Amino acid sequence: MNTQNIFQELKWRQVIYDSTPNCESLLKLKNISCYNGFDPTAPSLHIGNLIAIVGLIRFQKFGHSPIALIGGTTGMIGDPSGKNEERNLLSKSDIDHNVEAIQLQLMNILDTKSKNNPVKIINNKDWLENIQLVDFLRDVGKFFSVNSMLAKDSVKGRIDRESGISFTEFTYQLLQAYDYLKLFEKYNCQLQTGGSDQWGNIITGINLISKVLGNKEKLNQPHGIVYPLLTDSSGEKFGKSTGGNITINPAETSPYKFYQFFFNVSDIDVIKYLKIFTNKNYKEIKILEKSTLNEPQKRIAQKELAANLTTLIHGPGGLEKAEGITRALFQGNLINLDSKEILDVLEDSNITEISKNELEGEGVKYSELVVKSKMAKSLSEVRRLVSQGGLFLNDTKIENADKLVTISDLIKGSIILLRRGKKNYTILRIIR
RNA sequence: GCAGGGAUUGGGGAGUGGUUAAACCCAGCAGUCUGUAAAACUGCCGCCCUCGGCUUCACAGGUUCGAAUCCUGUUCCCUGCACCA
Repeated sequence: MNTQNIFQELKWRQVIYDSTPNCESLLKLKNISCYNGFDPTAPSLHIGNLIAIVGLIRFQKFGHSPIALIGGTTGMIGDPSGKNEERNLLSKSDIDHNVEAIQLQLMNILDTKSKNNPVKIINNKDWLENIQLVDFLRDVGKFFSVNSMLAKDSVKGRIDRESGISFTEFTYQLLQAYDYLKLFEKYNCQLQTGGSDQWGNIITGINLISKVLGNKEKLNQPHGIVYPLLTDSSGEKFGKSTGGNITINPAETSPYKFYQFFFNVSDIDVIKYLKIFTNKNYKEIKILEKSTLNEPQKRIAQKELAANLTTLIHGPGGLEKAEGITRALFQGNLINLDSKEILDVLEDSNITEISKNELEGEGVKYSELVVKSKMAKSLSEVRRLVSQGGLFLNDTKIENADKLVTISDLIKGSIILLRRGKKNYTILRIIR
């Protein structure tokens, strides 16, 4: 399959949930500028944002000029889309902090240096921050009919509920529409992308542009494309993993964990994700599809997916680490490595430090070490796990939670390996 | 402001004086099977020194041999009505 234009490309990858009429003909005919917004509601982007990020990269690849818009100011208000409760406002300083962090992340992932069409990273604070209320109401508010604002799903759903919607959030759609207008004016931005919950906001923006600037000729009209909301085969929202969201911040979600998340994607989902997130072409994906069908236990498709995305987010170095840890944990005899190698390989996993004299003499109860390392919340939990055969010390199953751990249990004199279940490891490192 | 209803273990939601650490569902965790998959099945799912003990049912007091369950006060939430606009 040969994709001529970005629209075709997105289509066969099945990431177009909806798009405005004639969007394709526009994208076929010329290179445009397009944007996708990112909310600074958390200190890190997470893999729910991946589809949008990869989207920007694809547009760039096809010669378009993408803009990543950080909602520094809209984040102060809160988008009611997709929420059924009023949100708590984040403090200004939190938002500032988030904006900075997200900006940095985007800069690392996206190509902002390309000569022809670098990705621009912009903050809507630039035009929203100092806006005058009365001016805004006169210049922008006049174009909005409350009637149609009320009809928006995001608003209607909330009005029907008892909790209602605050004026603040109700106003949100004006701001996002205004963003599109500004970007349209400043950068001739003709396409907004987003999750499917953004459809209403995008259309509102398009309408505002046409009202403010009048009808332009076809080639200059604004458009929108929305991506599907991703769910896995069991209907769960994509990206929710046991133990919290998978973020792209290595301090929160280590490259190893990130890699493992994709490594563990089920056979049913993996091909879909490869299409959505990677650059693999039709042929390559066909091959992987066959492999998943015929020799699923090899997990070739999962490995490709994990490797691809880990590299995108954490770079080749991150991938190397992730693969190293994976090898050590799942194929190797970890305890045969020397402690230095183990630490090296497990650099990113959980490490708890304990002092050597705790182990001297009689030693410490295993159960206490487990709690200390946060592998279990309480001693009760440790006992429970032990009775179910789910806890290990240096890869040996523990039968008695109160077993004493002493210096003789140290691997090569310096570390202890704790394991819970099949996949969770923690290292205890001895400090003086 | 008036009247009524409600706050239970992560979420949902039983429970109206004792046999209730509290039904049931979801989520979660571990195990078996396997392929670090899916499904299925088993066990667990307040804390502890676990055939036992301790602390929990918004908060603070009280009644009682005994309370999540009854009374009083407080806080918060909801639903009507009114007031304001």
